[in-house]
Amino acid sequence: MSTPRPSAPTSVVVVDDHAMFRSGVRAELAAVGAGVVEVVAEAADVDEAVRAVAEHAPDVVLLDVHLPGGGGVEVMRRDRTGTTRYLALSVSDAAEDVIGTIRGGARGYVTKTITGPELVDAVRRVADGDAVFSPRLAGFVLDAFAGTFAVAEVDEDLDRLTEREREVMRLIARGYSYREVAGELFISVKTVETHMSSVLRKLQLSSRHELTRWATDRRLL
Amino acid sequence: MSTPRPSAPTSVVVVDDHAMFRSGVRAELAAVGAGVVEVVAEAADVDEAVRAVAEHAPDVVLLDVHLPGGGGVEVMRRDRTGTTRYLALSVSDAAEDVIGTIRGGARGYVTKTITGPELVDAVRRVADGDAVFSPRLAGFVLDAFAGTFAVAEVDEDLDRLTEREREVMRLIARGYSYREVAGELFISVKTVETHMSSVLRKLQLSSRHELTRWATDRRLL
DNA sequence: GCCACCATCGGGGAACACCCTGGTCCTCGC
DNA sequence: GCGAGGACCAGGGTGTTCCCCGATGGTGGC
Repeated sequence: MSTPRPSAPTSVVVVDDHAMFRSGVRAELAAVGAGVVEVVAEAADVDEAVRAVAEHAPDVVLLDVHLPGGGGVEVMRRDRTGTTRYLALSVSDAAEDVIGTIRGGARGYVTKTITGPELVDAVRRVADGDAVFSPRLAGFVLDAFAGTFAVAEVDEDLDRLTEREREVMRLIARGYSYREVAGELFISVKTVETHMSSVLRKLQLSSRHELTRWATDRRLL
Repeated sequence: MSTPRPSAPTSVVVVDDHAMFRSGVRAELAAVGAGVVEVVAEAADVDEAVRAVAEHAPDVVLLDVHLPGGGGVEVMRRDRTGTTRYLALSVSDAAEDVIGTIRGGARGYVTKTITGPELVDAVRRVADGDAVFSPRLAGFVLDAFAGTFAVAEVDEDLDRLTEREREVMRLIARGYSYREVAGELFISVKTVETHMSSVLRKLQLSSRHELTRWATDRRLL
């Protein structure tokens, strides 16, 4: 499943604002992951974390999501190593935390209910480039990625368009010219212009380019 | 890591257009996963698959990506069970296949180089709601989600643009008019036209609308 | 019957997008 | 030094976009 690493252990920086939790992680990784993972530094806030990452360029950072100084995302944003991988380690299983952290670049997200052996395994897998999630959280990420939601909130604006206006709007947003739309819908170019005029007015847009962006933002293509 | 399931085995539908491969999967799952996973049906194309899923409402569908009748994505699109989870099983490790399939709603994606025991484990984990990827593929999904990539593979086309052309291109793709680009870059509208002409020629596009789509496809915005 | 709304179509015009030709200035490599 | 190519600019042309004005016919409510 993953390549063995007999020689160099995986270097880890532990970032969390609770000292007690950091020692717990350190102790568990030492007990269970001896020779496999090695904690090279700890950090309690964003600035400390950024410095520690820059200094040690660790294989993996165990990153608390709710962190003083900007949150875990800020640490990833200021990472200039290009090689370090991030595994979020959080008490929160809220969808916005999970998704926000993944968007920020984390390669995995596990909750603090994780056991020592599982954590060692997760660190090793993240270091190998694998993605690791607590079972309950994987769904959030994939659902968000599949764009399964983000549908309900659109209709306030879109509702005000008539059927025909929506057809024209979709084609225009895809990059069709007025003439092409006219050919596609078997109507005259002038009619297309009229519909587009209504669409732009109703959506309070001023050009087809804005319409394109509006539509892509709403995943209507 | 995952909840034990002593009683009901995980029901599986195997979808692949190669009969030989289907029997291979069936044999492996029977040998290694006896009592844990159970193949309840097979299908060789999209229509068969949709019928099989509707009839058996399996826990997991092992889904070939390149499938006659619309591809694996089409099967998921026509799924009305709401409970079945999909694990893509493909020879392809191309980023567009992986990402397209995940966008379509699959909860995992493994290549056909997988071994029997690994497949049983993958099926079980997908049934538990976990996400399963071949190590090499996990990166694609997270990178795409984080918007980090679309850098490596683009350059064949993008490289041929000069620095200045790329600047102009980015602004145009965002919906700026020629005049606005000219103002932004402190050059004349005519120069913008010249650059855009080169951009469209080099990218083999014919209008700014196509350029917008080209750029959004590549996440250059 | 009338009014509101929709789909359809037209003329005309201002601004914009796109293409072509042709030009200057600069840098870089041979 | 000379050709190649990039950044810059211009004139002039064609088609597109977007707006203004107008019109007809259909549908549905009151």
